[in-house]
Amino acid sequence: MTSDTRLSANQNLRGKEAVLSSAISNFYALGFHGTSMRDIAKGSGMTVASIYHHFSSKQEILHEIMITVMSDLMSSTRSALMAADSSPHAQLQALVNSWILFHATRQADAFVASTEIRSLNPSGRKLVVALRDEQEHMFRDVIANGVQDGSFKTIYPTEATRAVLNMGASVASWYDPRGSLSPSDLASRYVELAFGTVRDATQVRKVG
Amino acid sequence: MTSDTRLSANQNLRGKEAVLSSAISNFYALGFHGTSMRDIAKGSGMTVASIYHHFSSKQEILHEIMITVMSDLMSSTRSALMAADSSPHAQLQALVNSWILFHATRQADAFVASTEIRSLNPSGRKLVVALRDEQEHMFRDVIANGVQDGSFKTIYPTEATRAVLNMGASVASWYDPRGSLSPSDLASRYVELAFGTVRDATQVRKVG
DNA sequence: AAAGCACTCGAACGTTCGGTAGGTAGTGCA
DNA sequence: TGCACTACCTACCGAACGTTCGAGTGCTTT
Repeated sequence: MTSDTRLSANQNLRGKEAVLSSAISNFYALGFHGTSMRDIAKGSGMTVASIYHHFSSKQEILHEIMITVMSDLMSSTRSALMAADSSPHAQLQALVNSWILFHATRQADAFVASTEIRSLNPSGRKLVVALRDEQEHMFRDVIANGVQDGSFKTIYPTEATRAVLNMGASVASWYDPRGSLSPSDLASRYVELAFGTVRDATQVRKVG
Repeated sequence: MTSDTRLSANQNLRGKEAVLSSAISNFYALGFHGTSMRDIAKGSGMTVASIYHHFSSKQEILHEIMITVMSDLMSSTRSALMAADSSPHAQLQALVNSWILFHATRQADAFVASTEIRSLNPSGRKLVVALRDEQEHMFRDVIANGVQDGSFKTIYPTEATRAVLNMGASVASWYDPRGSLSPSDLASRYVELAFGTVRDATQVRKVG
């Protein structure tokens, strides 16, 4: 531990990575507009002028963070999906599980990525929104398949998709890693909640 | 329509209400830190100095918005709950229905209230967080009652509560009132989704 | 040894920020 | 008529903002 423990940026990083790490911690706590270049500099152990050697603007820092995080999230969920067997049940389970793991273990990253889209300038926003839509499609397709083959009974697959995505995303804003629930425990609970929204009846024993 | 259609603040309001309306539109679009007093002034049809006749600081504007919106939300859900009959099923239905109606019809208000808690100073935040916790308790109690009397089957009532609250809150960020789904249609779909997360089995006909 | 490059810095730039001082116009009331 | 009060204004303040500049410093390549 260093003597000056400000925010939670990793003080041991150098150069670009130190800037990104500090920026994420600050954006997480104060938001993009609430964070100054001086804040980012302080957390990264360099001066403001030095940051401009690595990035051309504050916007570019945000842009790089957004693209990186959204891409990571996408490839996490995609590889979980490819590792799962082909039943809609197994696929939704894999998707939700990796979705929650990501949001519980990379809270700041995920929170910033979902919150600060509006702070991007139009061109950056277009790119990031496209990534987000692609991500949503991944979930929607699995749920649609499940409805088609009878695995899922929901008559509102669009809303169910959004509900699953959003309840999972919110994990990033309230999950406390010091609590008693590990990320993977939490993930398995959310898998059950997700099955509930698509009315997968696997665990329901009796009906009124 | 006025010639200068900037943002969506109601240009016909006067005084304090004009300020609040402009502030909400701006906070919704740009966030608290992304909005300047000059932005708020422009949308309210007065000068920056005049705003300070009604409010002592930018913080106070945010504070008043947060308290007002959270209180409205609380009293909406509370009166829906009191109008419902005493079964957990009917109570959860009433709660979720009013929750969604609020988030779909007062999107900017609800979005700002849920997003800008971190922009409040510590004393304001404490008050608002207390209101939010009280709101969460309302949902949690209904779900806990349902679990106890056997209406609901979930073994994760805490997570289910949070899921219901968060999936509903997210409505404020994506719902498009110009779309084909009316707020009350949307609300009834979310009622079904909510029952899914607590495993209320009313509509499930068959089990594997 | 020299040149090039990656990286960092202190000091400043012009602009915008939240907020203020002091004034004017209109209203209600003694 | 005169005073108090509300509502708003023009003009301005010091501080903080994102960004730039020119000058190092030290490692590689020639």
